[in-house]
Amino acid sequence: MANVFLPKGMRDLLPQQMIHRQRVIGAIQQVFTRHGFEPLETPAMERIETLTGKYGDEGDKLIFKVLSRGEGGKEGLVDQALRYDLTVPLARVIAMNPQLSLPFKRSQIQPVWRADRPQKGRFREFYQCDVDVVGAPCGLADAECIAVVHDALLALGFTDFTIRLNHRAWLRALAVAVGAADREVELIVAIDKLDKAGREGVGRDLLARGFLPDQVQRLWALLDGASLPGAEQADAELDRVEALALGLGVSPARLRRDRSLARGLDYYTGPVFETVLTDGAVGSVSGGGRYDGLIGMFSGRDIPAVGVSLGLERLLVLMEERGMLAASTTSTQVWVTVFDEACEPAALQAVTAFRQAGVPAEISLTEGKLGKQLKAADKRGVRWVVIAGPDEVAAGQVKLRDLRDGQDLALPLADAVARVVAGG
RNA sequence: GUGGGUGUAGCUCAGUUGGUUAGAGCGCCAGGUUGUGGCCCUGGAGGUCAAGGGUUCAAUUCCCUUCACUCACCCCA
Repeated sequence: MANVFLPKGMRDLLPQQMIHRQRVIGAIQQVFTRHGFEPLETPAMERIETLTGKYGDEGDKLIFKVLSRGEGGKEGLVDQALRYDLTVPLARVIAMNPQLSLPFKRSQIQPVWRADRPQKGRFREFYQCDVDVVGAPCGLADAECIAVVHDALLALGFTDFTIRLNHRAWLRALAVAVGAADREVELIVAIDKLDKAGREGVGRDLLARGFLPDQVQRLWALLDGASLPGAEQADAELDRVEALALGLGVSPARLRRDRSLARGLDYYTGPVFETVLTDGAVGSVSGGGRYDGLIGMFSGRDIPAVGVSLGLERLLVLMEERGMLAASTTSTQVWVTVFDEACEPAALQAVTAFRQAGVPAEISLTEGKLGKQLKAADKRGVRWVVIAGPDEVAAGQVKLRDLRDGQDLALPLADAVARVVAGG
């Protein structure tokens, strides 16, 4: 074994994996484009002060910091960091580019980094696929984000998933009503675990944290639907977002109001959403929400915004586990063998003809027995093989073999190309 | 940051109650078949048994430490 290692939680993506990734990314990008989102890229690094203070205490700890100009190791000087998500960089871009006309819809598919401890479906370097709408108030923009996630998951072949929907203001009102306005985040984090721990576990946890039994009882009552003062607007907004999302084609069965959904990031202010697969367990595959205050932190002028992020790595882990990825791991459709040196010109002519016709084609790069060349094509998963030996050259033809069924056809090169273009 | 688990061939794993040449399947390479892939047969390459230290006549095996990987918690995509 080579005596070299990768940084923890980071991976090489070999061709076999890259082909799957590119297909999945392509499918997601296509849905983003279909919904009218325009592409954006931002640098891997941001200045540290751009990132800190946006994600909450837990999040800030996970920011991957970079030494000042790559130097200053002894002093531990840090003035830059790898981006933690794609939302904060977008907010920075908006603040720096007032010429962009609003509402601005952007998509962004790039890696982000977190100094987290890796586990299943969690890495230190991973791709997020984001869409955000900047400059539109709560309502249709939020519904669009939900619809995009819904449609993207369908495009990838997922059908059993639930988009959970809640409102940050509702949670804030809840904290006030329970008499814990100053401990909103703590309360939110606790009730977020209702799914796993149930009321018994969460109740015990809250009591251990110093909440009073009265407060816990009040909490259950409110979660059960007791009227919550100060939450009227939040509920009205959710009603509207939900109705609009359904209007955009989101399946009612896949959209669920869920008062225990919290979302830890500090910058959310309005509706928040998260997607979980109903039959899987790698955490959420998407998360997002409205963050009307974030851009103002950079520009001093509040601009409303809402966005959502799809977790590419988790989707890929699940798709692989479930055999949802296409079997083929090569894009090459035609493999041209080289019979011998005398026949090489015919092989060159053949591979060029396929390429010019837009068909991905390879030519054997190493000499060897014909059998070896066929075997190489087979291992690569290429469907078509072209053989141009002395007999074929003399007849002005090539032999085209379909490795799927082993059928040979001798025909002029142009006809072989036409046949492959037509899909056999 | 907290707590478990696992490190033997490229991969998945046997095995060694401490003993001389560490095994299998798959994969890889070559040949059987110098104009033909998959199936079959034959042969071959490939291991400091994660690293370092300790106990012992002897350690891949027992003990300690470190490292790596992994699962869960926290949090999150």
